[in-house]
Parts: sequence; C-alpha cells; structure tokens
Amino acid sequence: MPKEAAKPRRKAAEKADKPARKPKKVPGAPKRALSAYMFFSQDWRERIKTENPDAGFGELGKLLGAKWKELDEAEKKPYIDQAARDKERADDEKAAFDTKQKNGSGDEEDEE
DNA sequence: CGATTGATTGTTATT
DNA sequence: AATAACAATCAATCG
Repeated sequence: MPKEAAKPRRKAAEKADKPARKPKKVPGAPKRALSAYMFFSQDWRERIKTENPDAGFGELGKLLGAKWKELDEAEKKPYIDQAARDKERADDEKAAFDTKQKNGSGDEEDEE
C-alpha cells in the first residue's frame, strides 16, 4: 500500500464568508497551466449538453466529474496530454516570469 | 528535505 | 462580471 500523504484536497464548497479567492498574489503571475479537466470539459461539454440539454450548471459539473472518473487512463490520456502540452506553455511563462524578476523591473512591453 | 497550501484553469446558467 | 460544484495541478513557500 502506497503511503498516503495527508492532503485533504477540499476547497470547493468552502464559501462560508470569504469574498471568493484572491485575484492574485504576486505581480506578473504567469498563471499556471490548465488541468486535464479543463480540456476534458471543452470536449465533453458538447456531449453533456447534447445528452443533457436540460442540464444546468450543477448537473453539468456533477455529471461531468462523474464521467471523468469513469474514463480510463487511456481515455483521460489525450486530455492529460493536452494538459501536459499546456503545462509546457505555462512553464515558459513561469520561466519568463522567473527570468524577468531576476533581471529586474526595467523595460516591459506593456505592463502598466 | 517534506508537506501543505494557495493560486489557477475551464464549463454552464443565473443574477 | 461574478459565483458556484466538479477535478487536477503543481509551483512556491514554510517548518
């Protein structure tokens, strides 16, 4: 049995009183990459809507997530692949962000 | 060095 | 424009 890391990833439905998550923390945030779910939704949202034209937001989310878990790794693979591809892109942004901050704030194209 | 957390991504319908 | 379940993620940061 693999060791489990105590990582109770639960953040959704945690809207007690917080004014939503913070807009951003660090200036020039290179934004992360999309997750496989993002690509999965882009492709599936059509089918979900096709098979569930009455499905609203709740149904979509729950139904989508349920399907996602149903898929096999091979099924998710293409989505993960896209996510991985985007990750490379995000990596570039991060690299640029890292380099830029290392360089110093001097000449920016259009950054305020 | 390890774990945790925080920030982020995209969908839709409603307001 | 913003929010809210759904899932991933993963990079930076703290101990």
